[in-house]
Amino acid sequence: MLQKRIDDHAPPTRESMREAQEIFYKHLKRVGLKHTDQRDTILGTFLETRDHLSTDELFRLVRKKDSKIGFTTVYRTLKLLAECGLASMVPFPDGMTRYEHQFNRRSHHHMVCTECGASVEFFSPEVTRIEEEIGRKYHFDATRHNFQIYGVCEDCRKKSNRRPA
Amino acid sequence: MLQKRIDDHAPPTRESMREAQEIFYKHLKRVGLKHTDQRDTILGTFLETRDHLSTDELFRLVRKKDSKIGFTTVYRTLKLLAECGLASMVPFPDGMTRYEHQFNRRSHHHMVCTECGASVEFFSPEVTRIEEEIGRKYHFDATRHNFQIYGVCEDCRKKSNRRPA
DNA sequence: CTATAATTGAAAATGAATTTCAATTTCATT
DNA sequence: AATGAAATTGAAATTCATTTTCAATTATAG
Repeated sequence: MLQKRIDDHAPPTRESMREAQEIFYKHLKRVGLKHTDQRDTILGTFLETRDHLSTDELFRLVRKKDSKIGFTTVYRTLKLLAECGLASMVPFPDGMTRYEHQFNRRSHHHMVCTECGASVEFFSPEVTRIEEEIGRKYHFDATRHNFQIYGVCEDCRKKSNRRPA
Repeated sequence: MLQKRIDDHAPPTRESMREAQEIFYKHLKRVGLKHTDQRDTILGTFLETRDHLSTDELFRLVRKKDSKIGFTTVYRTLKLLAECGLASMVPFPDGMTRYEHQFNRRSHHHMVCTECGASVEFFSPEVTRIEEEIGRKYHFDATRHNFQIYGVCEDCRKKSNRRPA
């Protein structure tokens, strides 16, 4: 469904990878969980991605590195990553929950074409400011936000000209 | 899950109800569908709601008015309402798709507590302006947006003080 | 090394969303 | 008002992502 993506997502440096690992394993310690190879592999694979991944999509990538890792483990690890803020859920209009990594990533947002599913990533510092403001106003400890704009992209508008009004 | 809601949603006037019906039935005509009592009842029930409703929640309300209307019909009608812009999907963190009506409703947004699910509705004209701007920039015909801020509400912050850091 | 507790992953369960299909209803045309 | 083609309805079945279960395995503190 996703056809094109415009963003400015840089691949992770070895440095930032280590940092992310540290965050993850501190989180595991904190909640009394253990360090495993599977979790390492899954975190590494996840950080290398650029796209918004469903659990299944990440599972397929992970399997390339270690075919013995099961879907369930990927699923559970993704939840752990979300818990410690390294990943966040993005609700997609196709009804599938996808995750993206949030580490070393400035706040960003998506414009999604409701016809073809193409998504464009954009950045608006104002939105982050609004998050803070609204949080203050309602006494919420605001941690994150979703902002998606839906519309019809240029290509799809052109295509739908065949269909008369 | 939803415990409290703060908004300023006025009940629909007879006038606006009629207008919404007109929009709906024009849409049906356009795509070659028919006018039925069930669809009338479902639209009416939907417009009277204040909350974000899952299909099942709306189904329960509809059933009070006409116990013979089935879940499937509510489900399908809700899709039709979304098609013609009278309803829109709001993805909730509990993974359930909910709908809210968009008719005569100024653009609004939600702040959701990730602990208790409480939601506060807020307005930010800036967000609408951003939608327009971004649409122009990427040549999208922007039709709507979702904006949710997630965080922890005051009550839940107090409660979680029992749990030491 | 041992004991304890967490992890793993295949399989089963769950549950919302969607489709199927036979009976019923709508509505444009007589 | 009657006709018939096409859409609608709703119960049941299906689909499919997500989540849970559980027995075997593995990590780690002592």
